[in-house]
Amino acid sequence: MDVIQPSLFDESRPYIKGKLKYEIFHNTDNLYTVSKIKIVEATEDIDDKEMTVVGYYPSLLEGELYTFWGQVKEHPRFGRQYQVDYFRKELPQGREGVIQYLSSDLFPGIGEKTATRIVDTLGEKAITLILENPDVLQQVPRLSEEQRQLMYRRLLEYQGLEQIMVKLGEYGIGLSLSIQIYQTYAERAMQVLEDNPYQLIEDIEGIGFKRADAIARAMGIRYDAPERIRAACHYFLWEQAEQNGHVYYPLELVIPGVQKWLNKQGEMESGEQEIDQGRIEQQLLELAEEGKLILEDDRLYLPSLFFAEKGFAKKVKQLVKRRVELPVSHDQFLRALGELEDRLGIQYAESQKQAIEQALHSSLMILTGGPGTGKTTVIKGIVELFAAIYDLPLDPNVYAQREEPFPFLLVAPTGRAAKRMEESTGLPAFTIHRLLGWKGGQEFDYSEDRPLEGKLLIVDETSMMDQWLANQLFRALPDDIHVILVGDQDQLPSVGPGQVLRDLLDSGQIPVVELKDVFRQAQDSSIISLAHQIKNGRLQEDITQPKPDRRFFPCSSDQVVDVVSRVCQSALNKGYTPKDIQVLAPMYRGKAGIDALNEALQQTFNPPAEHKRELKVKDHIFRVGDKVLQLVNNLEQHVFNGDIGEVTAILLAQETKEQEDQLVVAFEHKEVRYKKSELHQLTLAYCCSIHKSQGSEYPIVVVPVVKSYQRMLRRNLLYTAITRGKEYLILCGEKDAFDAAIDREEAAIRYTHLKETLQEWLAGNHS
DNA sequence: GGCTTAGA
Repeated sequence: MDVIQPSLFDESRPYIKGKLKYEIFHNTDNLYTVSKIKIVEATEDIDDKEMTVVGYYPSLLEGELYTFWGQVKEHPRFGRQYQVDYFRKELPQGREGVIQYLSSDLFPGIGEKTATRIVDTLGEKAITLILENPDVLQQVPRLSEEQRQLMYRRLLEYQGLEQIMVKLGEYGIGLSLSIQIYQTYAERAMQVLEDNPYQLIEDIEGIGFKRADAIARAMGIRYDAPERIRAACHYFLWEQAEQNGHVYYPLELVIPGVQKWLNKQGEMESGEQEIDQGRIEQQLLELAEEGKLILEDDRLYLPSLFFAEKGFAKKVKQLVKRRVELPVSHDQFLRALGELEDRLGIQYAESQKQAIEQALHSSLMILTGGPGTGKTTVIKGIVELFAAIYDLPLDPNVYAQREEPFPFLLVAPTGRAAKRMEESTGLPAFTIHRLLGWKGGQEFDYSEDRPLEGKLLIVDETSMMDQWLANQLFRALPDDIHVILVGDQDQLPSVGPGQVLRDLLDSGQIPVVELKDVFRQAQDSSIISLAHQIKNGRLQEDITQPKPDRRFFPCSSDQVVDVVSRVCQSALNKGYTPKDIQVLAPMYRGKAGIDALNEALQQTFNPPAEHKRELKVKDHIFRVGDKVLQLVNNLEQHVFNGDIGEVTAILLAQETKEQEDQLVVAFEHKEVRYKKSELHQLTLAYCCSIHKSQGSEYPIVVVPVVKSYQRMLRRNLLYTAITRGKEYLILCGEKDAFDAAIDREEAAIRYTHLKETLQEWLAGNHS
């Protein structure tokens, strides 16, 4: 068996070997599994007798021996456990072990006598020998053909990985992919593959139609096999949704698109014919009939997106149809608003007052407006007045004491935007996922079966909410809730399919308040005028010309890191603090990517010094004084995705009671310690993604725009980035790239039917 | 290729 690459299971890596006692938890969707293991052998730092083993692996066989590679983790609730990277099943050891194994229930029809005979004939290495060449079983006396076959088949199944790897190798599947396949299907891997190799597309990330097709063809699947055509249809739609944001795709465009995929030149074997459009259409219609795709008129949907669009529209209709009786008169409202203004020491503009009043009157309303028009201020006003009018305290502690749910639900699609909302309202705000209690896969705690409790829901940065998530949120809403959607359709669209905010606005069926007056920047700000030009897709000036509040530094991709660093240095020299300056880029990877920029900017903002401690993690360094961003929610420590803090101390292993290097970060209201093993939760925050920045604003923003960002460059990306700047905007990069970004409009071609559905269901006035 | 993300 020297076919197996030994590098896969590097014996020098920490491992534990043990027998499965029982399974504690197993999620069939994503294979998140928790099991109890009786340890037989382990690397030196582990002397436990038993261990809880956690990770993504299939259900294992009780009583069988496995080796797990990974590391020990401390779970705040469940204590010490082993986090698995990968695992393999061990062959039974010793004469007795092998006999016991072969005579177990796993091999029906093989009893102890037969098992003993096998081991007597083939020796202790019987299993390996059989797996290498099943013909050796013929040497064993009185073993029927049937028993021999069963033996070999079962062994293949149970001793999975090695064998599967060899087989997969024959189909041109490499090592890392083989592991993924094995981790997903375990012993069933070969079975799944033989039944339908295209199943890999759905189950394994990183396998698309092309890879699965190559495997399928290597396995001898015919060029015109129905499953090949069906897989192409399904995956074509999926890709349109995933990559281009389409909720449906027109049937007449699906057919030629799929045909192109199927008829790749040079891949046809002799005697095989091109697949014509008729055959594709036939398979599409069959898929639609079986409910695997949905065809409405000439619109072809993936079922999940069809139901998301319709379900969302239905709930919107319900909300819009509901009448709201405000318990106070217009005069009483104005009085309450006046009191609020006094209390906050602010003065609402007329348009803002109207927005607040309209919001209180609506069961569903959209609040929209460009950057700096005061949407945030209005959100605060809506919450405060809603509380005043319905006599609801705004202090979460009051509800906690009464064991009642907090009636104000504030959410946003990104952690950073939720954080901003929390800061501006002084109330708890969450990501949509967190509010809904995400459970992994496509499951949430809350749905129509268990609705959220609340009186007022405000969604900020709604433009980034995709169709599927919008439906998940809306289906979980109680009937009597007020919903305010806040957003700017010219900013970033959702990563996922759909253009929910735009469709809602365009439908004309939902009350909208648009804020137009700009308060943030001075009216004559050249940032705002540039933003308008970008929004309209026409640049009317030479952007390379300096303005009092704006500069453009030409440079290439290779120079971006250098130029950005120098720009930041000169801002620092002028007296701005690191907090005032934010660099924004669209993507992480590459020479001009966020990661590279952060690394360089660390030198500028927080250079090494003798007294400053550093902690090296993998290939980057954290240093005392660094500005850092929390990337995931950490409920135990009460820090959340989007929180920004500063490294205040680094403790060496010998100084801590856990004997592990630690990093201390000061967030706004608390200090958090990170063990070295937890540092993946943090990243440097000198430069952050434009997506994350939506909703935030900074005195100075520095935005590199170069051709290497091409994939991401879009009009609304640029618009979002530059409108983050309050006082000063620095662009650097290639003018061509800048122009190209403006020319590339995103949402023009997202196929969605939400607008029309709403118009049909609501305008027709049939209730 | 940008976003979200807990589980016994």
